[in-house]
Amino acid sequence: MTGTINVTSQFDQVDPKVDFVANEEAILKWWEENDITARYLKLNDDKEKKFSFIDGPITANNPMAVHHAWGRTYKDLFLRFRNMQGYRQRFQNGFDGQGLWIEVEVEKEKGFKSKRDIEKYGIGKFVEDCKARVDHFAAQITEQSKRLGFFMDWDNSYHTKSDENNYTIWHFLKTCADNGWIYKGRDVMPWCPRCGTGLSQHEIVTEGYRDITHDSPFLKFPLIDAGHEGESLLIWTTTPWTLAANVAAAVNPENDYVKVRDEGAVIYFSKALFESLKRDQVLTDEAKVLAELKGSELVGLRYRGPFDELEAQAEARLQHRVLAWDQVGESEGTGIVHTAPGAGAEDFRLGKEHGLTPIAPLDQAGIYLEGFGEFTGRAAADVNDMIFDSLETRGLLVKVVPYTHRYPVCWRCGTELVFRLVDEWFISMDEIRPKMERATKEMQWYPEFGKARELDWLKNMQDWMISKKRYYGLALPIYACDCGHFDVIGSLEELKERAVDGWEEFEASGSSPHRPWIDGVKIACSECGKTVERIADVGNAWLDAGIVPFSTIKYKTDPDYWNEWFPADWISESFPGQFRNWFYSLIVMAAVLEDSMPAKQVFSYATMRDENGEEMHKSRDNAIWFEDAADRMGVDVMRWTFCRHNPASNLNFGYKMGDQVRRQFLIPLWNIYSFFTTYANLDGWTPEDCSIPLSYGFGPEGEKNTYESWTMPVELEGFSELDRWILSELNQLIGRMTENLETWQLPYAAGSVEQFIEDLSNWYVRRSRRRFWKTEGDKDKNAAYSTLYTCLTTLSRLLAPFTPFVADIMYRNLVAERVGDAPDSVHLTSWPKANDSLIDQDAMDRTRLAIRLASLGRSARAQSRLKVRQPLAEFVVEVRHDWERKALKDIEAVLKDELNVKSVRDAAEIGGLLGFAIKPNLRLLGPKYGRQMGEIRSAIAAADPDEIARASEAGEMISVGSFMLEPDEVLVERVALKDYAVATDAGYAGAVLTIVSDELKAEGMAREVVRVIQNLRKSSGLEISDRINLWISSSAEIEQSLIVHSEYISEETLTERVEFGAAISDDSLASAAIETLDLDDARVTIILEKA
RNA sequence: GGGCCCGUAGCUCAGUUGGUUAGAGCGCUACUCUGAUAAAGUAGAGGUCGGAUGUUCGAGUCAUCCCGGGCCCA
Repeated sequence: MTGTINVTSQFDQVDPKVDFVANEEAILKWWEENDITARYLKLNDDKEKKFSFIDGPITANNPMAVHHAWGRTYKDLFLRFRNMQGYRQRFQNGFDGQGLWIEVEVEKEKGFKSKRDIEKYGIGKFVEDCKARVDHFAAQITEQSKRLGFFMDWDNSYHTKSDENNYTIWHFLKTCADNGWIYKGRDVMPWCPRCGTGLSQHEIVTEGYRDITHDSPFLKFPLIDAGHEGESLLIWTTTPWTLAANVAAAVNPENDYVKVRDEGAVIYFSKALFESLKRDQVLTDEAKVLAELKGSELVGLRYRGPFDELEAQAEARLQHRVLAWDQVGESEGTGIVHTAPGAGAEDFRLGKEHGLTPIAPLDQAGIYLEGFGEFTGRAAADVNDMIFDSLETRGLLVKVVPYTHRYPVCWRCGTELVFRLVDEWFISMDEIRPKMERATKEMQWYPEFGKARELDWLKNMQDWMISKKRYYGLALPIYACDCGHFDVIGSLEELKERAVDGWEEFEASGSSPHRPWIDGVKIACSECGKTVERIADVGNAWLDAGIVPFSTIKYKTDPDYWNEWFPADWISESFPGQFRNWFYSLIVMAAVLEDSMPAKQVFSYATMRDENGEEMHKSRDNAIWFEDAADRMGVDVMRWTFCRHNPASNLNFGYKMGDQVRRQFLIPLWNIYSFFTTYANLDGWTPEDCSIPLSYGFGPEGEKNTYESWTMPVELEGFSELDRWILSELNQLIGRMTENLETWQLPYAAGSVEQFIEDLSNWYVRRSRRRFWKTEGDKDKNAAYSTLYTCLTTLSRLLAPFTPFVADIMYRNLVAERVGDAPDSVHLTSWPKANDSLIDQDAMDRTRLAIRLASLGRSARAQSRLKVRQPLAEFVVEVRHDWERKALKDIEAVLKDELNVKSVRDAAEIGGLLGFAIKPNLRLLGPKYGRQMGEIRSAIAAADPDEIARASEAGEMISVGSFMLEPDEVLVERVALKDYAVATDAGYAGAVLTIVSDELKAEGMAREVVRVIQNLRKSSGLEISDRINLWISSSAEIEQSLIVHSEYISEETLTERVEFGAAISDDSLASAAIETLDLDDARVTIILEKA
């Protein structure tokens, strides 16, 4: 505590016209000056219980956008809540800053086009630039996070690019290697020719596809077996560049195929596709089926490939034949699949089964290698026309059709991927998978379906490709020797021990495990002793993020500390993507290193869209930068918008929504606060006068504080039904919020505050206003102040985790600067605990009923067109339960006042509010009875409507006069009783008697006059406490009515002297305000002056 | 083809072990109230709770199937 708390008796005046953004900036500055964040972080250092949160690192590659603010609001909110509950925490933020996404941005900055540009520039300089970019944006995100009100240990953020993080991954990889789970795989992988690297399954499954139209040729593979001269297979492909690597063709042996003659050629293809090929004009209308056959009959036939003359085809051209493959479909193409085992993933697998030679046509930049004739040296993406021409010349091309399909692209740079046969490093998942499944089941997921999703992904995942042929990232500690053996190094120390060359240079460079410095260190192969270099690859970026539950909490250096904080109690990230990324890598690493779950509870949330439900994209210009939103809508508004939303569904976010939240939540809250301070200051009321003992700090665990153990005085000491009601609601709210936050049910927590503020504003304050206005300072008034003060100060604490700015502004004015021993900031207070003795279910039920009936009463009045100012004789209500009938007595006074009626009656006393009106159904009765209709009409009018209604509804014949009518020959309507205006809702009804007596009318007139005078006072700029004199001039009749109520008028308007009908001097007129009021046909003139 | 989620007012969505006659906000119009009012209140409508069958005294809620949309994966 600072010890310089400025305790003054008056609250600061609260301007009802508030600039929330300016307030936020001011309080940020105050937090800074008073070290509030640091004091908040240390708040529970002395406490036993702890809450372990491990931050999923934010990518430090760009400034924050509003969707980052969404996720960070959740983190801040729940950490604040736990802090207020007295849990010790670490508050460590994390930055993700290694990998291809950083490289791509730096390449863009520098204008690089390919890997060659990077190597020319220098890998060392390039990597330094990448690191610098990360540091730059980490600093910017830190500042922006502070603006969001995110209280973290900002000087202690971790970086995935740190040595600690990278070396801990080494340890993980070494552990995998010790278990025999690391292997080098040769496979056809999706490959980005621009980035020059392969992509893992994780990177490609969703974001990695785009609808693209390709020129797709239909062509012929001529058969060469005896008896098939002049016949061909009809082939279709969407990737023409792979034709040069063709080795085989595949058919489904189970499917039906046809042999067709078309324009002299004889071709084979799938029977099911005959019509669609005609439609696409691949076949002419002349095409004629010669024979039908099973796919199995084609298997084994040999053919001549389209580019057999190429050198690269030397081995393969002898292998060209038709294979059986059950994956071949018959919904598109020709039902015969071109197979290039060196240029397609499935092709590779099929080729392997059949012992085919894979032909790998492309280098790492997507350029044809030697041996491909005229294609050599050209990019795969550029050879289509050459291929089509070549096929055409040789009479093999049938038709080229544009074809649109989902085609994989590089998720970072958008380049169309190719498939390359490459060597990559993998972690074999088979033995890890069961551990991961066990951990996933043990973890608690919010929303719950997260668990099923993660398990689904685990079931389908393949081995994890961890290598990347790039520059800036984890240096994979794999040393592969020509002898076939490879060593994996598990730590810096081990590397030093094993190094046979280059260690000194590496150490001198700072021993950062990054390229190019690490590349100079060589070791001796543990198998053959030969000197071995590190493989050139860097690691997959999700290794970097997945290791943080180990690297950030001293796994290798302080096991006790690590044990204390692992596994995390809670982690939180958005779910699109993270099931196969961060959550996945966390689970892998915890499973491998400790056979444990990484975190006990996983909280996740959906995707942010723009206000129209469109995905946010920088390119589409509908993304919102965080700073713009903070300046324009304010952070509290933004945070409340996030908090009230159901995290499991997508959030359509924008400024309109912000305006709505401000109007419906923040301004009403501010208005209550402003109301309170205004009147408390007028009355000189201070927290010392508060008769409810409040407690803000942390007491001993398990002991009740003064507030919790307070009981409502038996003599009530001025506490009214309203006070007891709102205090009951308040304490119920505390309990609900605590429970909902502990179970991550944010929308319920936020929704219950909104309901409370609505109740407080539109019922408690509205109903209590007169208690604050009156001049005498009695127990009733003090109870009202004490109650409202308790509500506001408690609200400020309940809202502190949600809207930290406005909460602290309220708290500081109401508490910190007025109460000697209270914490300086709401963020240093404890989470409120409920006083259960104040929860009074009956009072809440009664008030709910009063609110509902008052609403019905206003509705009824609206229908009657009688203003609330006009007193009415009675309000009649129909309720549904016995207890409600009994409760009417208790809420009678409230309803009388609220609705301005003289009495409240139970509808049972007058036999119900609604009667039946019976009308003849003319459409049916007319034709049937003709001229007897007149008689029927009068018979119906004379009959008992209730009885007819009952009979009609029961489907019985209805007897009226001498007629027997069918049940549907009458129309039954429900109507209000005569002289009542009725409103109904959910089985409740309320009605006002619309007969206005002369006395009531006179009273209404008096109130009308009071209203005009009040408006006049306000528009004349009078203070609330100024006294006035009045002249009222009107017809004699109205004057008589008003004179009866002159005392009431004077009291309400602080009038010292009132004169009726007096002539008014010009002198008076000059200093007075004047207003006329039209009542019915008469006119009233009112003149006012300050007394 | 499999897994998961969703389908409630024109739009966005609540509806927390099945329980009266299903709600809110936005938008439109009108009215009311106002010495906290950049407010608030009331009304007007507007719904086959995607459809069908079943379980049950009772289904928006549970089960099964179907239709439509989304996500994830083959």
